[in-house]
Amino acid sequence: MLNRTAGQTISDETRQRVLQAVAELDYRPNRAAQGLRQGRSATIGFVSHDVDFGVFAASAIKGAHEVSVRHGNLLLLVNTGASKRQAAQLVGDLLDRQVDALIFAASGTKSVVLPEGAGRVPTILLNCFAPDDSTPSILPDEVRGGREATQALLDLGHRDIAYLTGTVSSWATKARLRGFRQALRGAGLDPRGHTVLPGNYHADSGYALARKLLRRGSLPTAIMCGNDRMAVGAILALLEAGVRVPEDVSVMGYDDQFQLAAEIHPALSTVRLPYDAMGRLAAEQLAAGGPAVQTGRTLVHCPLVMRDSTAAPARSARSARSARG
Amino acid sequence: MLNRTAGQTISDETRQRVLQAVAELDYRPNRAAQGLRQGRSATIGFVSHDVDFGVFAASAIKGAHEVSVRHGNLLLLVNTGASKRQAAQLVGDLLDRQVDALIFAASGTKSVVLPEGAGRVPTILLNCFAPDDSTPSILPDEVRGGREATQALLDLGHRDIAYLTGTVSSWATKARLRGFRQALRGAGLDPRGHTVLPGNYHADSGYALARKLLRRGSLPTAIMCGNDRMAVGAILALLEAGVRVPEDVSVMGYDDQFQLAAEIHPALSTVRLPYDAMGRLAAEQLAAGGPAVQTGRTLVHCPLVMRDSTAAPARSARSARSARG
DNA sequence: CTGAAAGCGCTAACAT
DNA sequence: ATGTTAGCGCTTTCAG
Repeated sequence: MLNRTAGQTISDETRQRVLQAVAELDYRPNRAAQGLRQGRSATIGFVSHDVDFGVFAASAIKGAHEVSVRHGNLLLLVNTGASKRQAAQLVGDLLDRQVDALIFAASGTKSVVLPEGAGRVPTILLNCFAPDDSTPSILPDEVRGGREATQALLDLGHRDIAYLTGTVSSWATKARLRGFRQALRGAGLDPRGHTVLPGNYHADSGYALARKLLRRGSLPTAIMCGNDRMAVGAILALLEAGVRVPEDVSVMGYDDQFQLAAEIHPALSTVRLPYDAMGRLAAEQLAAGGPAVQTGRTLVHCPLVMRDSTAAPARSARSARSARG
Repeated sequence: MLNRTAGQTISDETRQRVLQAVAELDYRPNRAAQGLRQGRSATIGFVSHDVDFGVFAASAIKGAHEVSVRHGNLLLLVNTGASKRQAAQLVGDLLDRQVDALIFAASGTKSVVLPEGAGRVPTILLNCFAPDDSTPSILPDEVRGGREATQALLDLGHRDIAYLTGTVSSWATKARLRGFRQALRGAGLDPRGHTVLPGNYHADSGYALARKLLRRGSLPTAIMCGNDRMAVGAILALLEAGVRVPEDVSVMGYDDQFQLAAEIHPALSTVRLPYDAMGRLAAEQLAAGGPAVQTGRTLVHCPLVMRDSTAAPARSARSARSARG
């Protein structure tokens, strides 16, 4: 009666009596028992497959949590420390606790093989994908992100853009770099004429790479960075050398990192990695009864966020002209 | 038998048969049913009482998760968005799911009143405390942290130290400031002679405050910041003005923020906010059967981490002398 | 030492 | 319209 089964009737009087008793005893149904009976726990397993969950796992969790709660589900959280063995173990623990579904998230987009048994409940991969795409996955559209960031710089009038990349072996780096080259080519420029320096996503690699650029004598008018942390590192190096951002050179980040990109001076122009939206999407599909139709990869747009670290190039007469025109 | 009840005996032959069946059917006990029967779910509720969980909640969760798993428990995670109503609701949801214990965590140390019902299971407050200290809580020792950071600067030879604070109304800010003044007084200095500028923990407030310092004409030899983000903001302002860190002025952060403090250039000297250790401690106490003996507040040490953003002051003859002596 | 049975708290199906 | 019952998967107790 408390669950209002359809097609059931009950007299008003009885209902009142029950409701009053509920209030008086302050009765709360035992959801474990309920779950046992109904075969669903109203609980979703969230696996963070990473050494430690950083800012990104946190946003994804927040997004997933938000919509899960709205659907009456709670998140059973687990962190694998990026270990395959731990992943298998913990997914088992989750399954034993009868989770209704699984979100398997990695930070640092990559290919993962799901621990066996995971297939026994609806599963969605977040920021990672199965080698054969047999499990539906949600991924950021990094190629487009890289392209649009580059395009924004191009539109500002920049023609000489350097790219300080993140870890080159990573999926995200490759994708963003591809977008970079696409945009360049689209503007009739030869990507090979543009400096690409390999970094590793850490702030200090942005610093080191920017110094390398500085040492060469001639700076590009704009610098794309593997992520916001590298952008901060690069800005530090630039400032230290007396180079102004964005007056002398524009800097573009990536991630729109929480409590960093918007707060730094100058506020970073960047591309937003929509982990919260991705988490929300995953939880939504799961709440709608599993990733029914969903197969393969779902690409989520990474919106460009223009702030103060980018501007039209000032030095080159040519770009200044085209910026004005 | 699978649980090896003490005082039970079983024949070797039967044991083998059972074990084999388990292996063949790849049987996994249903922990929901187990929990129903035994009255414990092997699940701990983790409440993040904050708008969104940032880096700190993440470390606390990681720490708590780590030791929980070691004890066979999993974390049921919930985020209240800092809303009292949501907190009450979600704690209810957690309790309905029969969590064995509760960790109630806030980022931004503050006083909280626990939603009623929370008292029905062992509960520990993380980074927050009850107004009357009726619930045991785990807090960072901010006074000591502020004091030791200041002392480190003093030991380096600094005598003119400015403090760019975090949000002044916050518990942490007040505590760190108290430590700052204690250290100053301990060195025979008058705190009133030292500049204290109120900020808000955001990177841009560090930037703005440092500029204010710059505009005054005479810089202190060292700057303490409310946190690492403010320190980064301050460094940005300093560099922009041609002031070198740490050659011209030392900068001290607070938090030892993941992927920031150690990676920035210069690497930040700071005080580590041990959220992971605090999470571990909470989970440990809970696993040991509730915060039995534990009452009132447990203060966790915030270790000083000296890196490259601090050095002996160079300009003042007096401080240079005492540094050498 | 092994097997059977009761019951954790709940809900769905069925009698009344 | 209300009351009763069986059983979700497990553990504990009690007979055999």
